[in-house]
Amino acid sequence: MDDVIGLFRSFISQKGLRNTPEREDIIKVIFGDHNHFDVDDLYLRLRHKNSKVSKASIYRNIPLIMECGLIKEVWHEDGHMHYEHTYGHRHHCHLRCITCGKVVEFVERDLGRISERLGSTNDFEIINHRLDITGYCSECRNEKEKGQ
Amino acid sequence: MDDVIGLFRSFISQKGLRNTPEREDIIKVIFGDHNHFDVDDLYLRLRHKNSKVSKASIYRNIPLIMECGLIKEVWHEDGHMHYEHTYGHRHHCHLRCITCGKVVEFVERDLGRISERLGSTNDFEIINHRLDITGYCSECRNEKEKGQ
DNA sequence: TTTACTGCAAAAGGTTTGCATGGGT
DNA sequence: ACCCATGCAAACCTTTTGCAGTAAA
Repeated sequence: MDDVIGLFRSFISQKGLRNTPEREDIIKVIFGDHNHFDVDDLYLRLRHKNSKVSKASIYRNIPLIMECGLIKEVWHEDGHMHYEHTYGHRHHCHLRCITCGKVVEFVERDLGRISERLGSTNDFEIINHRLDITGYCSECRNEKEKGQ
Repeated sequence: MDDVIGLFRSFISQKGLRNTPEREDIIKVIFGDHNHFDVDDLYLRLRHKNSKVSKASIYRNIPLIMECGLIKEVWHEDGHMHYEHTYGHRHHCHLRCITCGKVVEFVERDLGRISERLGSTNDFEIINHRLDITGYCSECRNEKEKGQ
């Protein structure tokens, strides 16, 4: 945890910006566990910890935390963006259940190669790739069959 | 074009719903070219053709057209969803420029296998996979370097 | 002392919904 | 005749922004 805070503090200083308790609170909440999150999650967890950072501040800081390479956007669902840690996690992709939202993460070695190849073929500098596979998990499939 | 209209008409009838001129106009505009689109595109193109279908109707019909298997969501960008044809296009993925939005489509044979394998490993019934690769195209890279 | 950061409230932009009217079947 | 579909406008939700006060450097 201290390492993430340190990284972000350096990043902020280096950009000539200011380290504030609100920024530290946000980082602490984000890296308090290893799960995917969204803005509302963060807001509620902050209030739980009696930190009353506003949503505006969360929204204003997320781009900085992304730029710092600590988190990234993963998917847009239910009308809002979802994020996950980049720091401390090797690059991975997601298999998601359409019904219950269950997420299975997986590392797919070949994908890096595929995107590099596509990058050079099309003269793109590749920044990111995102493979998002959706379907029905076994439990939801059972539910569906029962329902019919 | 007639085939898509026919498919959608049957789909609508089969569901006990009603075929209306508005629905036909929407299908015609969507399949008037082969490009990606968003709701605003459709709305403007409809008004250009002097069809005054409301946005509400577009929003209400898109889920049906998706359910019919003619289109699907591809990515969320600039605050709104973007769609593309499913009908008449083999499954493909996208390489997109972060700066100018240029899109290169590609068919990646191995991906189907990868997602099937992941599906059986995790006992998921796979419905879709979406590989979205982002980066900077050569033109935007040149612009960036000039700017520095 | 300077000026970035914060909270608040309002605004903005996409999408959904309630309602009365119109039109498929 | 039934009731689904439409247009309109309002509502809703997420995200952004203007502003005045606060605090990091």
